[in-house]
This record gives sequence, structure tokens and C-alpha cells, in this order.
Amino acid sequence: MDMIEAAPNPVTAVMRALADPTRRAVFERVFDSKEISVAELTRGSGVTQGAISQHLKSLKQAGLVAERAEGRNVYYRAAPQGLEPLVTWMDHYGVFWRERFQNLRDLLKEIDS
Amino acid sequence: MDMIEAAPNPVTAVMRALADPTRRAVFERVFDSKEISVAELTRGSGVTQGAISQHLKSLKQAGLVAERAEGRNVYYRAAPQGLEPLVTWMDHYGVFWRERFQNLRDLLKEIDS
DNA sequence: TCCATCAATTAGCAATTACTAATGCATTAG
DNA sequence: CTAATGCATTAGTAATTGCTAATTGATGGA
Repeated sequence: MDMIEAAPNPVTAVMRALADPTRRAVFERVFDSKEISVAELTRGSGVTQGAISQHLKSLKQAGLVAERAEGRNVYYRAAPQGLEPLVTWMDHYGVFWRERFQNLRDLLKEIDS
Repeated sequence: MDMIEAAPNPVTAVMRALADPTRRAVFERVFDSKEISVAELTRGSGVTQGAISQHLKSLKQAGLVAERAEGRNVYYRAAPQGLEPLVTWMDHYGVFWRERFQNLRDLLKEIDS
């Protein structure tokens, strides 16, 4: 068992994990469910159960999901804090505030009227 | 010349473009400069000019940079709107508001005191 | 004019990736 | 107990990726 893994930048890890459409779809489904089993995730995913398990492993390593075993099922749930590196990165590049402040302004205007 | 390219999801395109650390570093440097030439970008990048050009091509295709030719130089600048797909995606998954509202709350508290 | 510089493109390569099929190990059902 | 189910892991694969070295074409300076 080779635990040494030369941890890449968290931003890189998260981006890489979400860059693949299949894997991102898995994350989205996990996110949308409170909890979801591997079998359920496999259904209608278009790939095999093995592939799903592999994607879940990647997502877990990126800190984007967590799991809970129960009986022969393993239930996965999203770990939204895992997205923090992305938020921070984008924040640093100023995208949020510009866009969001506009939204906030609109919101306040609505409340005012 | 093969212009057909089977355009992937914009989110996938942007994520893929930014997932590679070297390429992301290029984007960051372009972003931090108003404009920057390929030669300048190559300096201290650790890779060859050819590699930089390839990365710029990817970034351009993802809508993250734009360029302007002048003489024998080509100056690149960031296209922050290119990040929109990412913002939208994350927004949909609710990350912003939670985090940012907290910040906003802190900010307002500060102003109050 | 001749030479240096800038940048894009190409071929070739090693490494990585996403997948399947198969296997093994638990756990539950009959 | 036996069979079926859920999941992880592995070996093997085809495709993709990121890089270099080299080439080409254009522009600018001496």
C-alpha cells in the first residue's frame, strides 16, 4: 500500500476532479441527494459500477465527497467545503464581487420598492 | 484545416483549461498584467515558448484570454467573462451565497460598531 | 541585405486518464 | 448453507495530454 501521493495544489486537485464531465455529473448527483449509494449512482450513469467507484475515490481524495458504510451499501454525500479552494481562487481573481454586488444591488433595489 | 471540434460543455472547457497548473499559472500571469507578450510569459515559466503558445491556444479556445498582434509580438490579455461558466456552475451549487453572506454579515457588523 | 527575434505549428514521446471486464470480499435474502 | 447483491480494486486498453525540439513565416534592427 503506497500512501505517499505528492499532494498537488488543492485548486489543481478540485479542478482536476471536476473537469471530467462524467465525474462532475457524479458529484452533482451526490450533491442533489442527501445521501446516495453507489448502485443508485451507477444506474443511468452510462458507465460501469467500477468506473463510478473510481470517480468517487477521486472526488473523495479531492475532498468533495464523504461516505458512510451501512451493511453492504456505501452512502455518499457531498462535502461542499471541498469547493472552497475554487471559491478562494476565483475570489482572488475578482470575479465574484463584481458580479454578485450587482445582484445584491438589484436585490436591495427590489426590497426598497 | 479541421475546424470541427465537437464543442464540450463550457464548464468542462473552462475547468479543463484551468486544471493544469502550468496553464493556470499562465492564465494568472496574463490576468495580473494588462497585456503580456508570449516571450515575456515564457520567461521564468519553466517551459518552452512552444508549450506556452499551446497553453495560450487552449485558454483562448476556452474563452479565457484574447490576443492582439502588434508587429512581431502578440499581446495577450485576460477575458474574465470566460470565467462565467464556472461562477454560474458554483452558484447553482450554492457555494457563494452561504460563504459570502457570512462575510457580508461580518462586514455590516463592523460598520455598525 | 542579413541576421536576430517573436510566435505558431508540427511530429514524436512518455505519462496519465477514463474506461471495461473480471475478481474478491462482505453482507443480506431465501 | 447457498445464491445474489453491493462495492472496491486490479490489469489491461485506447485515447488524450503536456512537453520538447525543430521548423516556418513574419517582422524589425544593424
